[in-house]
Amino acid sequence: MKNNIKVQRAIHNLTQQDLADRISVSRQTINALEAGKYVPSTVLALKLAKLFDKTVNEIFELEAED
Amino acid sequence: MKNNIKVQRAIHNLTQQDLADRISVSRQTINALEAGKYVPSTVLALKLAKLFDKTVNEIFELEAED
DNA sequence: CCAATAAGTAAAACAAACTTTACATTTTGT
DNA sequence: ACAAAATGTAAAGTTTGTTTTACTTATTGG
Repeated sequence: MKNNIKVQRAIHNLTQQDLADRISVSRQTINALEAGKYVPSTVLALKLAKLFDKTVNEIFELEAED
Repeated sequence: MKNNIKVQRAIHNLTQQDLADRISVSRQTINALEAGKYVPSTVLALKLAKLFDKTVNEIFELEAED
């Protein structure tokens, strides 16, 4: 699964720390997410989508290996 | 977080086992999801959405306590 | 150039998702 | 009513998300 969190974050001009604070996770979680190191929970995905005013599907996309 | 998986499943006329097989999880995972016992991964949410031809946001919804 | 801020990374610990097995209860079709 | 299928539930175990701490490497602004 891939995501465009880094782009959304740039559009909204937020640091990883800013974003982490907004959705109540650690900065490392944001960093690891952007690096594609793991798959977040659906609650986290919904929170990110809400903050960015996008649907979850606009931010996250399934890949072949999923 | 709440979801309407049970409704979608009814619309598509699938048993919990059918659905579990389609997205490669155990039947208990489907059962627990419908019962709101836990929050699925975003990959699982995307797979469900794809199967039901809906967006993740149409199936899952944040609640106050999230 | 220097200092501050932001980002990358890693390991240990903890919390939560998910599986497996197993059994009980409910629903459905005949 | 009976049998079969579907659903509910639960406990133990494995895997994976997430936090915390900490240190290093970029990037930015003055």
